[in-house]
Amino acid sequence: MHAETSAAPEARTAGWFIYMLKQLDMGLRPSMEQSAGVADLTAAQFTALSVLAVRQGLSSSELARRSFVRAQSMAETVTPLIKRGLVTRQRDTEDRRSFVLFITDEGRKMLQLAQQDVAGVEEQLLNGLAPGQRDDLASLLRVCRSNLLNGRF
Amino acid sequence: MHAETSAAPEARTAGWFIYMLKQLDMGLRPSMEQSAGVADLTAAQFTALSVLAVRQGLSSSELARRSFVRAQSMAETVTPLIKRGLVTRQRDTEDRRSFVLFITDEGRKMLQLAQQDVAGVEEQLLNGLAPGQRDDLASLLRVCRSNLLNGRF
DNA sequence: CCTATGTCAGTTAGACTGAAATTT
DNA sequence: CAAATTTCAGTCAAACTGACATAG
Repeated sequence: MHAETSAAPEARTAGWFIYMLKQLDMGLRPSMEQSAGVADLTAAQFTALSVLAVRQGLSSSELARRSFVRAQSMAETVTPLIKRGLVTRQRDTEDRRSFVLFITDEGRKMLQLAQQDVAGVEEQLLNGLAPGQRDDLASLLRVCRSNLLNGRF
Repeated sequence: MHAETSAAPEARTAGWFIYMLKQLDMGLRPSMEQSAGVADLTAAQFTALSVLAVRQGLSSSELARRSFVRAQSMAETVTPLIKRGLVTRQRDTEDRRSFVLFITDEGRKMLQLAQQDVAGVEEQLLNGLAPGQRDDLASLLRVCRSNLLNGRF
């Protein structure tokens, strides 16, 4: 790996990686909005629901921190999910300031609906990458995320 | 490379990569806004200026396509740059519908100011990654971008 | 005639800050 | 009393759609 690609595809100026990450995010946005829309979700709602499906019993504030947004922004995202019955909340028994969030069966159904659509988008994104390369990309991205988390929280 | 990481750090559900890219972009946003602000630029303006520094003589529409946004959105980003004299425009001699854009000396000065700041942010993002790993990440991200471009334009 | 560029106008999702009440 | 969670209210950057004139 990392052999000198003789084509010298593009100079990497200061901020190249950040620029590339933004560009990929922008390029994926329309597809993501459409996929989320299949379950009548916004992109942000879909993301929040995805996290709650894996990490049960988070508070809205914790969810916000993991998503790099303020607590107020996450509340705005989660509230419609609660009203639609896709997420329920219960007072935290140990810290009565906060509510813990759980995805409901209906929430899982809607999530699965959107995820089926997203799977195709992601496959297109990763087209041409072998399983090992996808693992590499995953671990590299994990390092980056970890670096950001360390800096901030 | 891509050895089985025995820790099994996190399951990769459908949409994992997309989710990760969004998360990184969100985590970088505050730093980017601050860095761009050093030169009194918005994040979007900084990005547009960065592209124009490398790819001279693009039209606003071309710039929009490369950035995965609509022409109207890019116009909104570029107009303040023209008014501030960081970018100039000339009628395209071959296609008199469009204007070609050029970064000015003042534009380069402002860009460099912001880029110095961004360099530190990117270094933090890539902290712990060896040069070869950065090259790997770069080429993997390039494949992803290429996949998105093929699908759309 | 159909398409592309640029411009004006209005809209939207999704962040943000600020302030207040409650609990730790 | 200082810090964290939630909620209400307002703001903002930055995307979007629609409509139009003009040029290819």
